[in-house]
Amino acid sequence: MKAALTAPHQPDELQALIAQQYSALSKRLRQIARYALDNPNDMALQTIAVIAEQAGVQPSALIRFAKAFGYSGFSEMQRVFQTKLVQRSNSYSERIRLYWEDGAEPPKTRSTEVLHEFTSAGAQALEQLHEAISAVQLEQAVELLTAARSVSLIGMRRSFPVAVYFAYALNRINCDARLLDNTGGMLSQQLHALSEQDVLLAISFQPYAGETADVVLQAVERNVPVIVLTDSPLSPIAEHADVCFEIKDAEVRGFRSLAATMCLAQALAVSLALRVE
Amino acid sequence: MKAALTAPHQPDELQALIAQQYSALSKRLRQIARYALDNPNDMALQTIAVIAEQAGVQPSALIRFAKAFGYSGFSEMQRVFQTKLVQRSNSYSERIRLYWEDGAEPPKTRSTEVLHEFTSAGAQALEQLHEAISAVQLEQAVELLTAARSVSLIGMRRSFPVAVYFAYALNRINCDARLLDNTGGMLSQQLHALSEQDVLLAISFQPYAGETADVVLQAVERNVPVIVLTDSPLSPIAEHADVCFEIKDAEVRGFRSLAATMCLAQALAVSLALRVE
DNA sequence: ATATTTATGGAATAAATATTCTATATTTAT
DNA sequence: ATAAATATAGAATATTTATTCCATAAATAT
Repeated sequence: MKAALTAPHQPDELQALIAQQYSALSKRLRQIARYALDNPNDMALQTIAVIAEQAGVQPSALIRFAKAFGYSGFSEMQRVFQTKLVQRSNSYSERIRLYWEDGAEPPKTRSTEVLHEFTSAGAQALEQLHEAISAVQLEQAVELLTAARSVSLIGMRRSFPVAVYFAYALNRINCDARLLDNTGGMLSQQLHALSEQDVLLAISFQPYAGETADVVLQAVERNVPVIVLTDSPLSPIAEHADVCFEIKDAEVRGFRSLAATMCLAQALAVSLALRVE
Repeated sequence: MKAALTAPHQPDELQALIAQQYSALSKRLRQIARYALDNPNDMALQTIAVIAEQAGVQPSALIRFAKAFGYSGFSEMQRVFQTKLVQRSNSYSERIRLYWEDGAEPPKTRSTEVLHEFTSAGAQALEQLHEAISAVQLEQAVELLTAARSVSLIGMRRSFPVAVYFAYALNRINCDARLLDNTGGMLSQQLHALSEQDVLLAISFQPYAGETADVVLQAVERNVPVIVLTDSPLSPIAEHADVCFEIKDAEVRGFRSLAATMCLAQALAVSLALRVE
């Protein structure tokens, strides 16, 4: 058989190509094609020897198979199967790595390309947010917020715009939201007024601001319920949270996006509004 | 450090154990713990050498890490990370299957539904942003910003968080950004200092805030270049802009998302940084 | 301050894994 | 039916990848 000129880098394309070429393949290669379509996970994760055994063929047949579809060898094809596993998932690094390897021009300077990087990374972060956040967490958070007399918000630096937006959104739905912005150094006074009947909503990402952690600690001491938006279970404020949302926002060129975080803020506010009404 | 007696076979257990043991680990091992929790996909798919490189440690450290958690070596631990990927992809396809069969996914609460609406609307808005913004506009805006001595930012209510974020991002790239937040009613004084060598960046969406329009008018009178982020060419500030970005952000349940606007802000800031450097 | 324990980096080694190669089998064309 | 072309199995080899080991560095206890 002659080698196909194509060598898809997208799992879906490869899958389609295998199905399409199926009848043109030799007996052994058809056997492999069937196995590959039925067990894409094994194709992604197992060694050539294991796959060969399970599919009932020789290892070399798998290499012939890969070459028939235009790859340099089995390993190259396997990477495509791996992306399938990753695509629904949360690591940008793998995707970015493949993106560059796919022959896309390296560092881009033109603004449209920067914009494109941000929009696609943002879209992906949103997609992953939707999968990562559990209904239980959301319900708990909304529950706490519903019961709260007032909601205090804290977020420093990059997290500050999120806190600002949160305050705006909560106020819009007639919720008593207080932004702890430390204007005039009144932070400790504002804190002092917090009680068990209130809620503290803290937002903090790497590099975690010390002030935010301090505020959370003080709130915990005073038995104030705490909702946390952060990026890792290792975050200094995660352990003290009553409800902790772990958000993996996209990072592009050293700038971490806020798309997912803002989106969650919005969803929380609207959920609260629906609950209260 | 002594080896933990445990050696979880379930990804979730492993993740929890890593987070729990974190503070008891040595410096290098903590570094790896962090990387592992942040990039579980890489842990599942990459070779020891690649992971070591990305995490900034020696390959042998990864093996010590695996052994510290009771595994015989790195490979054994990696299999647990791989399980996670497989489980994930199974549950995803399972959900899809159920979706088509039942017409709806089972575990849907009001909040998850709302979240879903926001994530998908946001993703769509990002996609459309990428198509709607022209290279010319971006270049012009970056041009103006590059030339500017300082950048003043104004945005009210819903636009305020964007202005706040913009100010943060611009400051991070060593650009002199001034947020016109009208603290202490000093807005007119701040305005007075604006000259032709500066830039005003105004953000305004329906219902357009009067203050923003006023500020833009005063800036125009004084020949200050103006960049505008708004939602319609009919916006009261659009006509006075030197560069006007028209952003159609998603609206869900009466709440307009900020995903696209924030994304553009970020892209502008990074483009500026690249240009300046 | 000094000794003792523990952790680390990096080269050396072992193990595994992929790939190539060739004699043999199978298919296809005449 | 025979020759030519193509595909296959399986061993041999090359390559990649994981692991071990030890000298050195850092931390901890004395």
